[in-house]
Amino acid sequence: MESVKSIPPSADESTLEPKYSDTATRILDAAERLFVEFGLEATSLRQITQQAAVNLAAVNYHFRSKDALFDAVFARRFAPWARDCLHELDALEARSSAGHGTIDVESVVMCYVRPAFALSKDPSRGGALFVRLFSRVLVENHRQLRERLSHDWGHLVARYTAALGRALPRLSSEEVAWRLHLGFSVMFHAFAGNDILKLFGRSAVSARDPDLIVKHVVPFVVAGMSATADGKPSAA
Amino acid sequence: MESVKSIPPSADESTLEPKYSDTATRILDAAERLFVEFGLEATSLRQITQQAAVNLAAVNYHFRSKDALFDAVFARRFAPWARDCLHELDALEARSSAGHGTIDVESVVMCYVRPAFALSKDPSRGGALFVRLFSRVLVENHRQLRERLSHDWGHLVARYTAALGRALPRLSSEEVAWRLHLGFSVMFHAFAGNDILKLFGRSAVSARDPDLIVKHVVPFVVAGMSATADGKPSAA
DNA sequence: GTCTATACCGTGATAGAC
DNA sequence: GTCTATCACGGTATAGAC
Repeated sequence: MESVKSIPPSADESTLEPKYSDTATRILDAAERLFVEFGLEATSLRQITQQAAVNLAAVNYHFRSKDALFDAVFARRFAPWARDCLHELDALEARSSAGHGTIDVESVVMCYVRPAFALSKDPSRGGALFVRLFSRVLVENHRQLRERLSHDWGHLVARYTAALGRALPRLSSEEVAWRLHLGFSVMFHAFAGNDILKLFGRSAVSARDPDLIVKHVVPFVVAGMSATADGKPSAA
Repeated sequence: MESVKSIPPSADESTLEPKYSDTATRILDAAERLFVEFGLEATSLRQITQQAAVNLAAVNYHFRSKDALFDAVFARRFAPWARDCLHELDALEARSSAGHGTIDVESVVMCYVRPAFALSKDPSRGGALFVRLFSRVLVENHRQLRERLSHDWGHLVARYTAALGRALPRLSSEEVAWRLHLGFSVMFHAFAGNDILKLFGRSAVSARDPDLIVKHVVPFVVAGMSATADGKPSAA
């Protein structure tokens, strides 16, 4: 099994991120803390501006609206993480070309798990709380953010699709798409700490521990993605 | 593979559900339609009471608050569905006792898939929209609803846990708990139509089609739950 | 018990002075 | 760029009619 500890360094962010004024940065920092703790609707602009020690109207000046502020908070954390995913895929394809040209399912899975694990462990980039914020975006259906992700990072999904397709050459492209859809669904919600069973007060897992998540989610997803169509797991 | 079409009839609801006055029922119906279409925060009580043709204050009289109204809307649809799940588990254990006393993983999975599939196909009980509403509850962490689910339906999770434990006798109880956690995560979000890849505009699956969901999610989850700890799928 | 009218305070947004 | 004042709308509480 591949190690989870080899994390490629992320690109230098200072040269790529948009520059914010001091007040805008203070707003972003305060908003991130509060959004992550209380959620989008539950945090008011008055709370944010008070914590940031700026005027209420400054939010609507620097960002256009509360929704746009949320998008800015999100994009600031998402971009460097997505670049980590791209680097993983680059490295995987480089290894594949240098070797026999083959890709196995677990390697593709690790191209997502490694950056997600690293992010969960790094509070300076939002940590696990950012992943939870991400999952809120998924079920609420943020129009602006959807367009941004689609425009800026749509090719990232295409890269994962291509890699998984090479790892599962016997499956049709529709089946590969479903495996990717289902696999990412588990991994994403696992790292987000979304625990349905806990809603019933009966969860027996530590769903927020990144090490345990990796330990259990990787074999589950690899087996699920590698399954044959009749429901029986394929031979290794 | 088991058929998805054999759906046991649900219990007679009229004798078990709490009785609402006419105005309360009208509020519930209008609230359900609007919550499902626009979400919880985006629908105002003034919208609801206008559609229901009742006074604004009637909401606070019959239900205590907007949140409590949401809980009532939710509980009305959830209870009959959860009973279907219980009937599935009862039938599974009856079959097991009549046979060799063994349970296979797919049978446990189908005890969730069949009711979820039936619900997705039945608009009169909320349909797929209710499942999406359920997924909102998961990430938003509704306190009241959490307590209700824990109190009223905690034993349902215990039943699934016991069944899966019998299907996977070689795994530790911690491993069984993780398999259940991850498996339910995929199934739940699959039926809820939550599609992360679609956020990036690159989803190649029809994530809202119940027939396709069943077709692809069952082999995936069965293989994932049956995986060995080292990531290789086990032989059938 | 059931329903209604109305007032209260906090919210996001905006116009215009500085 | 920044701030004050103001707006319409949100959920909620209550007094009182029937």
